[in-house]
Amino acid sequence: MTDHPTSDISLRKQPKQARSTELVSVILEAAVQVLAKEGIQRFTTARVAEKAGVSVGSLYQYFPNKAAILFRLQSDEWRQTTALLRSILEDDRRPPLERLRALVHDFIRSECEEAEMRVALNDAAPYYRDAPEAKEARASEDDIVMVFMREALPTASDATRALAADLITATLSSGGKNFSESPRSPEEIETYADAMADMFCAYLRSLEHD
Amino acid sequence: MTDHPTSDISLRKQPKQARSTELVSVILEAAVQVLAKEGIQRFTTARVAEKAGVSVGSLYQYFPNKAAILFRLQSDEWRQTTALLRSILEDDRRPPLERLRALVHDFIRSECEEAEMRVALNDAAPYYRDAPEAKEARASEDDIVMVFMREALPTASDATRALAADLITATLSSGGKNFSESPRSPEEIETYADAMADMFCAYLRSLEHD
Amino acid sequence: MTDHPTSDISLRKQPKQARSTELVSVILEAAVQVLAKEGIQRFTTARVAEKAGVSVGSLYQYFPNKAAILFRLQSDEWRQTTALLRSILEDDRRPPLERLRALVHDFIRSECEEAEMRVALNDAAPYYRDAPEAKEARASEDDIVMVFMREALPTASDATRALAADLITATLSSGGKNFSESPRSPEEIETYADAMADMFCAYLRSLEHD
Amino acid sequence: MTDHPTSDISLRKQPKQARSTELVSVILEAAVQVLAKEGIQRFTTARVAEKAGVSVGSLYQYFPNKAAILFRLQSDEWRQTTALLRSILEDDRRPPLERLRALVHDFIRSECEEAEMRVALNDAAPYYRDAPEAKEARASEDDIVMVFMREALPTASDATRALAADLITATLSSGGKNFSESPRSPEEIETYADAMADMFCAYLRSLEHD
DNA sequence: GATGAATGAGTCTTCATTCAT
DNA sequence: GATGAATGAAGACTCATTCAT
Repeated sequence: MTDHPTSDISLRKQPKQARSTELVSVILEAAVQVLAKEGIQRFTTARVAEKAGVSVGSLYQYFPNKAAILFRLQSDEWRQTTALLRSILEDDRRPPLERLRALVHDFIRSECEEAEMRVALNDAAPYYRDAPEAKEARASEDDIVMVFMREALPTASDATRALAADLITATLSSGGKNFSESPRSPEEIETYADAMADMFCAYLRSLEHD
Repeated sequence: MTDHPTSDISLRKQPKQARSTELVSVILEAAVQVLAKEGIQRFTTARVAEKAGVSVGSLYQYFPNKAAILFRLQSDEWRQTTALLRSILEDDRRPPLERLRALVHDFIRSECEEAEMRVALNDAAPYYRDAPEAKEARASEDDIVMVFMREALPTASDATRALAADLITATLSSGGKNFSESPRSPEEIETYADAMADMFCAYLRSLEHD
Repeated sequence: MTDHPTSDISLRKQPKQARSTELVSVILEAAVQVLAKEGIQRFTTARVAEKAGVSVGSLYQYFPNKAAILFRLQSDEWRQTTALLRSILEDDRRPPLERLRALVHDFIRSECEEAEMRVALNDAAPYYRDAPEAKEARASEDDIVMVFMREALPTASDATRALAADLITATLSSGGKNFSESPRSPEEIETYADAMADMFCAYLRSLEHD
Repeated sequence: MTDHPTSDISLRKQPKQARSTELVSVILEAAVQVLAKEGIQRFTTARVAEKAGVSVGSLYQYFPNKAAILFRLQSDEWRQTTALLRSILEDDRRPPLERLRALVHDFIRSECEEAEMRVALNDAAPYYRDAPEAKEARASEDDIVMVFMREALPTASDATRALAADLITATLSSGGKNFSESPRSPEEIETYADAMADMFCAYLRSLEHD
């Protein structure tokens, strides 16, 4: 694929005043609803503006283009995930593998909660994928996981740890996305999360034995 | 997501004559190229027809709409994957876990080979996702994997096997997709595939011990 | 002024078939009318299409964008002017200065005939000015005038001739444009054309005497 | 062109207070910069206000609309030209044709100095052309030139003088505009100005002989 | 008087699909 | 069966102008 020049995606106006911040929220909430209800194919700036009870003009006062709205939605999700990661993985009162299991459960559960929106947001990837902002966004996650890996795999090499971190992160995120694509009952969720956690634990234990 | 009225997606006419089959192939090959080179955003029927050296009219003679082309591309991929699955997992000359490892390698490798197209095809999901045909397509995969699981987990319950099958299938496919989104060197691919296979094997072994 | 990237402006489809050629004419005629009647500010692709009795889509089948239509209008004008130049200046049955006088008359007259359109077309310059096609278009005029100058100023140096050619060409074209901006009676036109011709003749004669 | 309802263009309030006058200047200077740097297509009230460090609201306090700003820019230019005309043509210490030559040089030179802005201002003509104020603005120029013509053509009829005045004024202004559209070196400027002056002088001399 | 957020009509352009030839 | 011209709804985005604070 050659290149799909994604125009800049950053916020247009720093919401200093309360009013601005509020408006940005209103727009983003409307965007979430439109995305969840209509899907990416019918996600238009006009619809978002209407749902938000704002004029298109106002929308463009705060977001330079459609891609920026979608990217903002996605990066808010990322931020949430990072917070979840941190709050669970850094809690050193519990043994590492227990933390990992807790994380898997929480993560899968939260993926399923807003499943429609996550799927739609994933569909929106072509809009923001090539933006440089998107690349940076995932960096901080890696650090948290690597710190955790040092605890979980104290005897393994850094290379092994990095690989395990990669694999688990990727599996968790893509597996969670994939699982949440179909509607799931709470029991299914717990069962699946347990299975995934089992898999991660078995893997990490096997790495320790080497 | 309430309703995305996905018009029917099935082939418009069974290509009985040789000419027809050939034309369908030409169109599909063109579609693959357009998708890989231009991405879903620039994937238009006009472009596909031009690349195929066919008129738009002809294109619509064989496919009822754009979604049908994309769906066909995807289901061809699925068919290939199923074939890969079968050829490797059913080969009872090798022990199960060795087969699984081989599968992971082959699968990840092939994902990376046509990475651009796979990514683009994934981007196209919104177009075909809601079609009923899409749901059916994956059924046969499950059977193959379940047969394999009976070999790999002879002592486990059927429920355990089904869950493991699900998890591994999902991880393989979504993890592979995710991994192939960035360009990868052959070494990276082997390393990653090994790690994933390690994870699967550790998991399956842990299930046997129960 | 930094740069106003004028997207390519060339025709989209070579009008091979009679139908195409006809449609292009219809669109161009409509464009002329819209331009003359509404001015550049209200010259929109939608209005042109409507006036032409065609859909916007059809319009875009033949012209890649709005600028291309305007450029085509302008270059047709240039072509006409070049033809006028050639037919008059190359006619060696008459003495040079008489030819020049005839040219001035014809040129000013024709400028005044479609004055509204010329003015509007001039207003459209920002749309096509930066296109490379626009630069080339004027080259052939220069050759014709230089050939004429060799006849009119047989004893002058090439540099002198080039300068005179430049000056006269520019004065004729910009002066004509300027003059035709106000509505003019036929008498006014003849008087003015005579004056301008007088000026050119006096100038050329003065150059000969050096 | 039937009707382009050009809203009135006059200043909204006579800037009695010093503050007002100053603000108007600031806005006009910003307007010049925006026009020169961005061209008419990107000349927006928002950009002008921002460059001026003023709110859009304030801008509209002093100018009733965008056209008024552009008109003001143009009429300031005209005022400058009139001043130049007066200062040179009325200087009776030099013979008429020498004055004319000096004028041509100064005029062409000044056209070229702010070429970008002049071109852009010319592009802006559609915005202010139809305003009645625009018609009046050029009257005073004519008087000055007619006075000069009486000196330069003492024996010619008034009609001849008027015609010559018209022709020379028009040629100077439109020829200058045309010439300054391309970037020019100082030498080119002097050469061209000399040629134009030569042409004018030859013309005026020829009228004297009649 | 000053501000600048809000408006929404208006513009260009694309593209899936049809249908006369 | 093949063609590809024609359609026109739909979408992203801009910008002159207003008006509440």
